[in-house]
Amino acid sequence: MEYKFNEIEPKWQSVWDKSGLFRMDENSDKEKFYCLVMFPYPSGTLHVGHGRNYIIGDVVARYKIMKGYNVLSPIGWDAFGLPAENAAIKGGQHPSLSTKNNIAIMREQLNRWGVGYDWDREVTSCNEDYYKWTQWIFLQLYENDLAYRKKAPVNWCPSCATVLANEQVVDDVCERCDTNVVQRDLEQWFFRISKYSEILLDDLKSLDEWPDKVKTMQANWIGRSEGATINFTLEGTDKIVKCFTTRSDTIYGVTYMSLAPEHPLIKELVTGTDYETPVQDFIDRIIKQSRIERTDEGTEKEGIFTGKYVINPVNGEKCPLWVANYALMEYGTGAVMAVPAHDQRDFEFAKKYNLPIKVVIQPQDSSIDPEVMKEAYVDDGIQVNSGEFDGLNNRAAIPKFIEFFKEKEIGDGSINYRLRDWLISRQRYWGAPIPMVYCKKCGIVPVKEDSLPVVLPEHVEFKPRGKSPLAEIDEFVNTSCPVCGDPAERETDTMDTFVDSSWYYLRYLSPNDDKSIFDKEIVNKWLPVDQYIGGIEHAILHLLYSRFITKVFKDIGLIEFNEPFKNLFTQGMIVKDGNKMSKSKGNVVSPDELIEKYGADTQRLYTLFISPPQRDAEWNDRGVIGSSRFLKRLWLLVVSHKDAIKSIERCSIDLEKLDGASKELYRKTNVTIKKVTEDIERSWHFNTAIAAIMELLNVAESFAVPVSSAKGDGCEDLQGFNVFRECIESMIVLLAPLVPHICEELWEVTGHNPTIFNEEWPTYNENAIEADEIEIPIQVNGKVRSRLTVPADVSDEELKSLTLEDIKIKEFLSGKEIKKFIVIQKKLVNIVAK
RNA sequence: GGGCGGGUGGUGGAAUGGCAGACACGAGGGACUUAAAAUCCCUUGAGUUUUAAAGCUCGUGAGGGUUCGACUCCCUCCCCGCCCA
Repeated sequence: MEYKFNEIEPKWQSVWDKSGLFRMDENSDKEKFYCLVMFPYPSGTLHVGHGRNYIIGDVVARYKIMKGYNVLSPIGWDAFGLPAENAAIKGGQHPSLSTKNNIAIMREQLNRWGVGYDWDREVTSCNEDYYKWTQWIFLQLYENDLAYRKKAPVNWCPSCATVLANEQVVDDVCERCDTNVVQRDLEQWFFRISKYSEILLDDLKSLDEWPDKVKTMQANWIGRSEGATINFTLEGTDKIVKCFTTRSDTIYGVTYMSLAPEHPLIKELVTGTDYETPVQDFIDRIIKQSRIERTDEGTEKEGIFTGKYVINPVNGEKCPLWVANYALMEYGTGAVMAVPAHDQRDFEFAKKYNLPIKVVIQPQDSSIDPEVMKEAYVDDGIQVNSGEFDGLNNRAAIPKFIEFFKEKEIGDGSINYRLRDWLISRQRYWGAPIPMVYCKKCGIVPVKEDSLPVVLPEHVEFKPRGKSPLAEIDEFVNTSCPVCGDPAERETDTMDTFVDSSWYYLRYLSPNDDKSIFDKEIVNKWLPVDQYIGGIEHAILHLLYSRFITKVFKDIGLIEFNEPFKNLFTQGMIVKDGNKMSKSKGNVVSPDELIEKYGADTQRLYTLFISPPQRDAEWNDRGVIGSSRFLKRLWLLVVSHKDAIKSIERCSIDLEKLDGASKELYRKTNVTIKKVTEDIERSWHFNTAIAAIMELLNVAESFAVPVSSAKGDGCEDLQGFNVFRECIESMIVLLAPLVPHICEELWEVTGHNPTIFNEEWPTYNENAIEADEIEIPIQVNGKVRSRLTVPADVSDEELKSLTLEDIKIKEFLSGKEIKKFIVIQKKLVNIVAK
């Protein structure tokens, strides 16, 4: 009987499909387990690198099914997005058509991998019945003052005449035409995620099963900093310039102030003065530079004087007001109190423009002099030139300064977040239209809930003209005002696809509900997701946006939980020749040929064996051979004993009656069950679990199976055969989540009823795990000099005397004095001698 | 520049204070075969002593430290990757 994977695999795929193995049972009283993989963008064909995500997800789902859980493992498509639209612009198919085709291809690929899902719950974000609810979410946010419109700079490609998303801008140039991207101001829609900064940060603490790395990345992205907002008065006026600082302790060291070039105050200050033209020229030039260029430490600090001064509120000193390239509007208030003595960027700036440097913090055991300083002193020290604060440690002084600002009413403690509001407008076609209407009489008006969805029109001109393609379609744009009924115009921007993906995991619970976004009761029962699996590239945006939407839903009473994903697993990338697999690099490995040549199970096994799944790993085509050989050997061993396995009488195994080889096989079987279970539970270490099963197969193959005599009444042989059978059965069951097709087939071939996924996960016999005799390495001064084979339960004293009797050890110890005798139970002996 | 990973044979990796290199790939040798493929068996970190059996020395990016004992813990430094600036 040959291992015909190309017959076995489709057979079982169809069995699972028909029997509904992955169909979640809403009425089951088993404990629930929600296993979720990040839904894919339907880009066309999947390569083996993508496979890792789905294979891991499938193994987790199958393992949990065997562990007795009621498992939900759904799939869907993040189907709106730029690549499909870009393809259409180049003259390809309409996005809806190419997306549909790609989904069909990918669905088939997932199937061929043997990856199982509850397909009845499939969601597709570009379908009307899905984006209707994406639009509904927009309306909820709008009603709760969490969606608003304002002018904001966007990336603009002058050559393509279009707006680009950040991810389309690579190193400041357009990824399509390599033209330098510029910033343009447009009216845009935002979600007020900044309102949730604090809770998004705080609740990270509750996510103990998330990788620390991801939590750190999110915390850095939110970027909380504690400090103070201080009011500087514009000289000769009562106008106040607020500035945020984390270094209140340096307030006496301020020698100038710099404003971000975008700061709204500047125009007012310079208009009509001699400074107007040069300042405007400077701003025009700087604004063209990218963020990276402006803030890189290597970049030359540049600025220009505005001709105005501000008054330092603590000492009344007059400080010149500058515009500087390194001041950013997004940070704090866009105004920076500059302390050249204690901030490196301010220091460089002051040196360049000959601005004064004033030291207000001195190191403990030395002294710094502004005349000879080569760089800013940024470390801690003792306050000097700081009025009543002199002599204090600067760290200790910070809260005292803030107290002082409050008393004098010149400032207050404040917290600044780096997290900006979420810009969700896209001047693009292939996304969910923003459901808003502009009425001359009523202003900006939301579309009524019962008239959702605002349908994305089918026929458009894709060529970009600087506006959303929707703006060109009169039938779309022209509508009537939902309030007064007068003619009005629709919003023509569509939503960022991160909005689509921020809630899909909720829709899986009631994908066909046309009355509400989801069934509250079921969602509250099934969420949070027990295991979320995906790439580290989504560590910040997708996960943060999903957390935000979850918190909004909680606040508006839609759901009862705080966080969407209880446990997160981020798998590493599979690379080829040191690079990420991509069509442009030409290093893509297709699963199709591999499946044809070796079968899906071989590819699954290799993908899981290649490295611990959270780590990046190098794909090696030759390496697949090893997995293929293993499965063939397993097949051969099982099939060649199938009749005996089916027919020979079963008896319970009595540890006492086992002889050397069968006892060892029994021990190894139990050790393997323990090891595999622990490795899987230990954040999915499939690679070592597989290695353990390979070891077991090696032992099982060399076990002389007592088949013939077992048929008789020789009790010991019967025991031996039962040990062998238990070993085989355990291997098949342990491997089932990893390589499901071959295991189902072998399970059936050996006389069991399908499906193997009805079997319980094996348990091990604790008594069988320990060997009778163990080998103990004996070290002298940390070097192994001999080995002793001793009973496992040997006492320290016995071991000590056995060691001292050992000939080799005696030799090494001759003429030396034993200083110390260390016995580590069941592990090793070390003698320290001189 | 900051944060987080990581650095172990020819390769992927194993070992989280106790025999470094499990398991697998590759390579070399052998068996089977007219031959090839497939399969099976043996060898495989480097150096070195010995006719051999069997040993010895070195070895986990570099250097230092803690410890009876360090891939593992601590300090300093170098290199690679990712994210942020």
